[in-house]
Amino acid sequence: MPRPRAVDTTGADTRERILRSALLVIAERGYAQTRLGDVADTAGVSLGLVQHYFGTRDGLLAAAFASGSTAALATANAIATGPGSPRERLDALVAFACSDGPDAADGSWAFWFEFWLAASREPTLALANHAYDQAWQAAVAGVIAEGAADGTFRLDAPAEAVAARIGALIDGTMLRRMLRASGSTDDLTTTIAVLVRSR
Amino acid sequence: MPRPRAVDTTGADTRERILRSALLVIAERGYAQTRLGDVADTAGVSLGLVQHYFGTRDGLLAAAFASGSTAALATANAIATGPGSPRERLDALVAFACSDGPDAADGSWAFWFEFWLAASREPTLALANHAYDQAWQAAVAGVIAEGAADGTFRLDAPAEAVAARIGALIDGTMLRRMLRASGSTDDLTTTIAVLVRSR
Amino acid sequence: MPRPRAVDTTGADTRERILRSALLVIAERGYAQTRLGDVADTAGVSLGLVQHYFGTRDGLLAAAFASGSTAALATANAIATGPGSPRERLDALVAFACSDGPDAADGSWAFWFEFWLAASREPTLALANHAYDQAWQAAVAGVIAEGAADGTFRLDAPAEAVAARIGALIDGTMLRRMLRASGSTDDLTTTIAVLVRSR
Amino acid sequence: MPRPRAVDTTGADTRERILRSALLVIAERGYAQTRLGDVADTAGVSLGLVQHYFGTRDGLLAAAFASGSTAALATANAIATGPGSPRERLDALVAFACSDGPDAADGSWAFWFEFWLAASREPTLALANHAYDQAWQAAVAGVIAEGAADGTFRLDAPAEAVAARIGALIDGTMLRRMLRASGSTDDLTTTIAVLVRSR
DNA sequence: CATGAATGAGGTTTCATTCAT
DNA sequence: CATGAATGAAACCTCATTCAT
Repeated sequence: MPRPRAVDTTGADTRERILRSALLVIAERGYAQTRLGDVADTAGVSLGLVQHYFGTRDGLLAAAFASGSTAALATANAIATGPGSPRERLDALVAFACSDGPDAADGSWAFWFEFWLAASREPTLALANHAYDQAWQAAVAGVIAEGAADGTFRLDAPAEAVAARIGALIDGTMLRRMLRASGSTDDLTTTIAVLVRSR
Repeated sequence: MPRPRAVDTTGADTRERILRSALLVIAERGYAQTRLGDVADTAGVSLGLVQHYFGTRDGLLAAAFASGSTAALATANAIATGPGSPRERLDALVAFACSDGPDAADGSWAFWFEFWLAASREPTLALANHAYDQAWQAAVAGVIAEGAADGTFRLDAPAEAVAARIGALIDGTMLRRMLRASGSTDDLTTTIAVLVRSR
Repeated sequence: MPRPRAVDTTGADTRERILRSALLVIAERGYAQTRLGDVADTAGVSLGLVQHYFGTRDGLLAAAFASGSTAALATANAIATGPGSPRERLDALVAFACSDGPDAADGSWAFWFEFWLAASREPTLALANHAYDQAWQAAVAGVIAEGAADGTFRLDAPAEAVAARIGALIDGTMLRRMLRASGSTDDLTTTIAVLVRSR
Repeated sequence: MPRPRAVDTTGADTRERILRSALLVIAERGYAQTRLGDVADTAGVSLGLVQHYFGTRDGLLAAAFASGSTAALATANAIATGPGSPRERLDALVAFACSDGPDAADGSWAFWFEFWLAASREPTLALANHAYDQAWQAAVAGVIAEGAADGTFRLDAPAEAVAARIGALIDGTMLRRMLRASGSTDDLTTTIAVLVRSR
């Protein structure tokens, strides 16, 4: 028995709401523990409707990853190719990375870790994740290369390698921060400064 | 009338086998996806026996973490307080950390990541994990402090902070390595050298 | 503003297409396994339209049976009351019965068996099926009676009983043929010759 | 919460009960409509136990067929190779075939028809059914051949072909009998007598 | 005439857990 | 110590059906 609706009749809006709910639930309960019912409840729709849009559980989760990563990459690329000095842009990228996501509530990093672990087992997710990772690394490497060219940064390795170091450092730092439910990211900035030997 | 058996099948032995099987299954299928039946099958015992020893699923998983972390810490402490120069011992610790575990088969890092994510939700696991983490950090920080004292390392931050940086870098590097199913750890050594020699 | 369409897409045409699709899907997947979605997909229309025409699933299936049986009976009666000697007409009826249906693709017998089994449980279908069966039997019995009257056939039982024997023989033969996905119907003709000439 | 049990602790007995229940439910509701819950209820066990023994729905249904066919074949072979003249044994075989199964309640033929239709779609069932069918035909053909050898029967075709004719006639007759919920099998005996031209 | 959004009931399956032997 | 029978809860998924546009 369908409830009265306000305006939306296209369904696109509802689809988005379900997707956002999925991101929240994954971050909160974990990828493997994410039940369709939880997502449906969070989105305020019936369980059947989730199936109507995404077919299967895997379909929903994959769509959730695509949705989250697309949004994150858009912001990252905007920062990387935006105005400001290389140092300012690198700082902004790191700050964004540590900000727990673009618009998401707290727990965005939990979402990413969940997905990475899931991707380590499901080839389909791994593929999608690989593309996302490549794009992110390229954005950072580009800024670093610019900084190296204008003398801001002094690198002891190719820009891609330094970007990979920074990426690993960020991931590891956020992982530990999530586990301790505390731990500042202040030292992260200092450490990255060391890695690019900026002055 | 129990007949004499060729191999020792006392309880302790069986218990250990179950525990080892649990580590394997967690690494392979993930913490949340680990079923008692899988562990029983891998260990070659009946499902009922697993519960006879560990009572509940959570009990088994907690015991598995305790077992794995105790073994890892023993090795880490042996290295940290063993012979060799601080640099040699730090290198050995890093090598051990990247070696995918003491006696475990490949996939040991998958096991740790699984546990960390689980610990981010279950307070009991978080507590156990915190103790493990502290001990590991202390071992690394001790070696670094020694190296700083004898002039081997030149730190720009307290030894504990540098140890945390190194820990984060290792975790992040291994996470990415696991996801790409490749990626060398060669650069990791170089990066750590930068971290302990910078000023 | 509806645009003019090339092919006739009036309701009657669409309805027929859905009905034909239903016959195909029933033959392929079985009566109980026939989903409205399959029929809609096969017919190339939306699921909602199928229900627009037939209301409920049972309605569609009943209409499918009516459609199939009407077509088959028309042909059977045309043969039975057509030109030719009784023997020729009997042969033609048998050949038609074994031809897997009037216009249907292969698998027409599968369709009938499905319906018979469904009819053995649903009284409504049973009623419709009974009428169909009576008509078919009457057509055959008529030809046999003619043949008995002119001396072509020598019966050891009433024409209706012999028609029933032949009907059972055909059904059983086709059932076995369907199961083996092979098996000729040559012997069927021989056997029927025995049945109408014995005394 | 397990209920108190009388004696049986092996489970073999329970397994049999589930199997018998499956035969009943298939005959009553149809193969495709057979729900595990119905079988469990009929057998008086929990739904989970059905899974415990047969794993999956298909597993249960296949086991049901195996159970039913094994029992039927045992009886058929006993009759075919037992005492009595060929004519008596052929009559007994036909009577047994029409008796709606060895020990089963009414509706045994419904069970077979259901299985045959299912077998026409699932290759695994088709294989099992083929073996069953072969064995049954061989038993009948053997008796017919004996009767032909001693002059009881006068065949116009090989014993195997005549056995196939009789089999088809029986199947078709029982199918029609099931559909009409009436219809005697008296005429069947007469017709078979015609087919073997016994005197 | 035709579509698609949305729901809910029902069924299979998985899996931890309990208990008797 | 060890096994296996038995249960029940929970989750995913299918699918018919209703309704608004």
